[in-house]
Amino acid sequence: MPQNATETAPTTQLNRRQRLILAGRHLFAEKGYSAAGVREIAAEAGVSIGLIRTHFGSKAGLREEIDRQVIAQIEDLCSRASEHLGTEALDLLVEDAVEWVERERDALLYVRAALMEKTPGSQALLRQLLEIMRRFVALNRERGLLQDDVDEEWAATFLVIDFLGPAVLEPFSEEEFGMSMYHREMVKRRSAFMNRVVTRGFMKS
Amino acid sequence: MPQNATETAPTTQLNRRQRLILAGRHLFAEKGYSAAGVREIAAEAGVSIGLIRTHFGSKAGLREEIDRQVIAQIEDLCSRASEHLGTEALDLLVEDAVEWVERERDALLYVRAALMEKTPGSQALLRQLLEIMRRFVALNRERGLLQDDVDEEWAATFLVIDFLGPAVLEPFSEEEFGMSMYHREMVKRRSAFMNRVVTRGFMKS
DNA sequence: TGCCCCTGTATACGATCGTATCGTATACGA
DNA sequence: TCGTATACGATACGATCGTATACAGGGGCA
Repeated sequence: MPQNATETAPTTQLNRRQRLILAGRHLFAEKGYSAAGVREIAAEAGVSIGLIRTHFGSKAGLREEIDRQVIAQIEDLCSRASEHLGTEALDLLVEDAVEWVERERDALLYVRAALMEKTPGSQALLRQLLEIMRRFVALNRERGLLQDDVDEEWAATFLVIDFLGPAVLEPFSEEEFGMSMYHREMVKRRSAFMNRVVTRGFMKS
Repeated sequence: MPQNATETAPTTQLNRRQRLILAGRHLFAEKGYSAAGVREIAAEAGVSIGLIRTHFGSKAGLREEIDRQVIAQIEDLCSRASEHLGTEALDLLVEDAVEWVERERDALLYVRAALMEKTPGSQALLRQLLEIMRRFVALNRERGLLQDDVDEEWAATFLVIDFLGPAVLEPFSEEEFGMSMYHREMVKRRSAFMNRVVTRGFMKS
């Protein structure tokens, strides 16, 4: 039977499994894969160590499952923006990304941490981001929204870097900028700046 | 007496110490701080484990020394570009960065790895990059090379992200782009694209 | 009722971690 | 030439790592 979705989840299988995933995602994101131990993960999830083996086979299996879920979230995140064009689509992407980060901060920090270790999962994650940005650039070119003679492959890479950049800086953001990279005010300024850059640049030639 | 600076260094203290630093930098960069073991580092350096304690007190002490050396290299790297203005300075920075990466590839990958873990060293590293870019932006504003109403803080952050971006993608670059991010051809295309972006953008408004 | 998966916990195991200790070799000043 | 400080390696130690095993409750079905 389905249980209600309260936070203090009881003892059903799905809940414990999902709690392990969330705890693993949190600790992998915070300390890195190697530094996060299975006992620590199990403790944070409030279950015993053996469950990791039961559900995921091993610590690596847990990571693979986390990778799958996070990749699905990214796909989801970009779905709305991918139906639009030009800077409007970028605005939508930023908007959805902010909402996503506020809702699932650990997922973002997990993406960040995953990219630091070259695993099949992280490779898939990056490839997905690249594909999304390539499609975006191609679509804009077709609609005549790209300037002439643009290196499209680098434009897509540029967008990926720009998407990941704030995530990379996020752990240092509080000290360096006084607030999170995903704070509303920060996002607004950054969004304005990036819109300006992609359409006009910021330096005189 | 000073010994000659041949590669196959003998048994003097400085050489072994420096070999440990290089081995640590390499393995920390490749596997991350936690995953790289002291035995592995000592083996790669060709010395015994105890030397890490002798010279650096602990594994963490070794990392701190590596941080210091890498930060000094970054400072050095940016010194030439910081004497110039506009896109010319950016070109110089790219040029010097490429030369540096070819000469000290491990150092770049170490920067990348260091930023993934929030340590005093990585914080200092990021702060240094930010300061360099802030000075660059301010200098260009004073000389009238900035467009009007530019958010200078975000411009500096943008430049940092853009500096770090290729390093973040580097481990995936061979698979995704067929060559290193710091391959001459890659650098040339990227440099051209970025010069265009900062002066004109790439999308129509 | 008896059997059996399934989910789950507790605990044991071998390996490896970073660090500490100790013996020896070497270099240098008196 | 001796004395001492330092450089260095071999090895031991306690902790913790990820994984494997043994066993307990609890529905579903014959």
